[in-house]
Amino acid sequence: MDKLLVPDGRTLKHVQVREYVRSLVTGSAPGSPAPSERELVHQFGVARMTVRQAMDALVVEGLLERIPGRGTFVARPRRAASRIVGFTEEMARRGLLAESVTLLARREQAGPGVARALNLTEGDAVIHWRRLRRADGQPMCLEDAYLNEVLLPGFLQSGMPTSLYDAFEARGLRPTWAEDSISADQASAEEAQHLEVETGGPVLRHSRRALSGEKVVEVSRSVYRSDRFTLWVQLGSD
Amino acid sequence: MDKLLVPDGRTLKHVQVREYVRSLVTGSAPGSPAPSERELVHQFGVARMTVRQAMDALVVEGLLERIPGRGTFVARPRRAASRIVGFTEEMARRGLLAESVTLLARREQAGPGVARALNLTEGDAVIHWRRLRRADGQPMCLEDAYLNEVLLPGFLQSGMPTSLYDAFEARGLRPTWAEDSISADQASAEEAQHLEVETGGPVLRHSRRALSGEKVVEVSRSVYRSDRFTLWVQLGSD
DNA sequence: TAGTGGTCTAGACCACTAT
DNA sequence: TAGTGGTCTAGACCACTAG
Repeated sequence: MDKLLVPDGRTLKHVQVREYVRSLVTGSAPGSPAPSERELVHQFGVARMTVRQAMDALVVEGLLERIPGRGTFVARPRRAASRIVGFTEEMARRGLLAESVTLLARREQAGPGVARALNLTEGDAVIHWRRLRRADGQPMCLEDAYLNEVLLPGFLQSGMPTSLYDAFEARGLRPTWAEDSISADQASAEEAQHLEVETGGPVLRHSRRALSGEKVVEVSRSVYRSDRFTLWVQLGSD
Repeated sequence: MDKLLVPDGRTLKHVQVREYVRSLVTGSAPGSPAPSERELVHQFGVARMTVRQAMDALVVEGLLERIPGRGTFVARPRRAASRIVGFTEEMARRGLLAESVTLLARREQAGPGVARALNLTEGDAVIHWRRLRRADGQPMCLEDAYLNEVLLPGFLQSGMPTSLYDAFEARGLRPTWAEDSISADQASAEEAQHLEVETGGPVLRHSRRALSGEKVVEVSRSVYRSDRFTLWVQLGSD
């Protein structure tokens, strides 16, 4: 819709009107009136259908709400399901500082499970990244991430970022879809050592397959200390 | 948009066109062409803007996709985040039969926590329903649900349903929004007895606050056997 | 009664795609 | 070159809301 079909300097009229109205109403309280359609027709000297096209977009976006016979008003913001975030942002939400210690970061050949999950062929190159993740200095989680090397060229060489999700963002690969599985279990001896808990103590296992559009960008398995971590999920939308 | 502003027998033209096109393309493979706009203009004898209004609705819905210069095509179905379902449907997804034994079902006065979660005042009447939930005959989960009695008049008297979510559905209270928290823990002695596991064994705790529009319809705490249950969540949308 | 959004017309020109 | 969707015009009548 927003693609430039008119590559000259001029801005589409319905876009002008749309952005003008958006600037007027952003920050306004829900229920505040937006300009009427005929008012905008006079202000911009355009046809009413053009104004309606502009307003339609804002209504679909959930910014405005039309009430026949009354007018157009700022809508109550829609609730939206949980955004897909990584450990760093998840901790930041809790007011905690995320830190990581890389335990392993190397190129591997994809095994059958990882290959299927990443939509690759067995033996293809994948990045395996294992980290102990801390929150405010305390061990929180042990994470094994498998990444498609083709999507992250030079990733291992260019120095690892703190936040994998920031790296996705920088490459235009922000996850838009995630399939998570969550279960309770007992810590293995190795997990217990890293997490500084008793072997056999309760842990939360969290697996994720994250996609950006059609591309699988992350397959990971994480194990969290159950005494420090509760997962929050919001589902649905208005 | 679909409200009847024309209460006489006639159907809005853009609705006629929209439903005609919908009937044509439902079942078609993604990428199949839809009729062109000018073709529909001739078929229905309407203005092009009317056809565009019809098609716009289907595009917003995600059923169609426009490609400038080429035409309008059936879109790849959008992925949608997890629907909000209860235990019965959650088990059905796994091919398991859900059964329940009611351990407690009574009217109570809301304590401070439940009152806040249900958007009520402390002391208001709530329904407290505790069930042992089985899947294919095996203990799976122990659930405490708190419900707003005002939204479910006669619920306790009229015989309890198998599925709470079916009861919501029947009253037009299908949950559209859920706030879940998930954690790992160890079974208490009482929980262990009901679930037939060792005291201190690993369990998954799942709390939910479910809303239908603005109304809080359910507040619940469930504890699952970790050896039989893994939670699946899909997040995001195309 | 005046104003609002909802529907609808009968055209027009544009940029883009495919042949 | 023919066809497609994208933009835009300058009106019209309708049902509904509010003063």
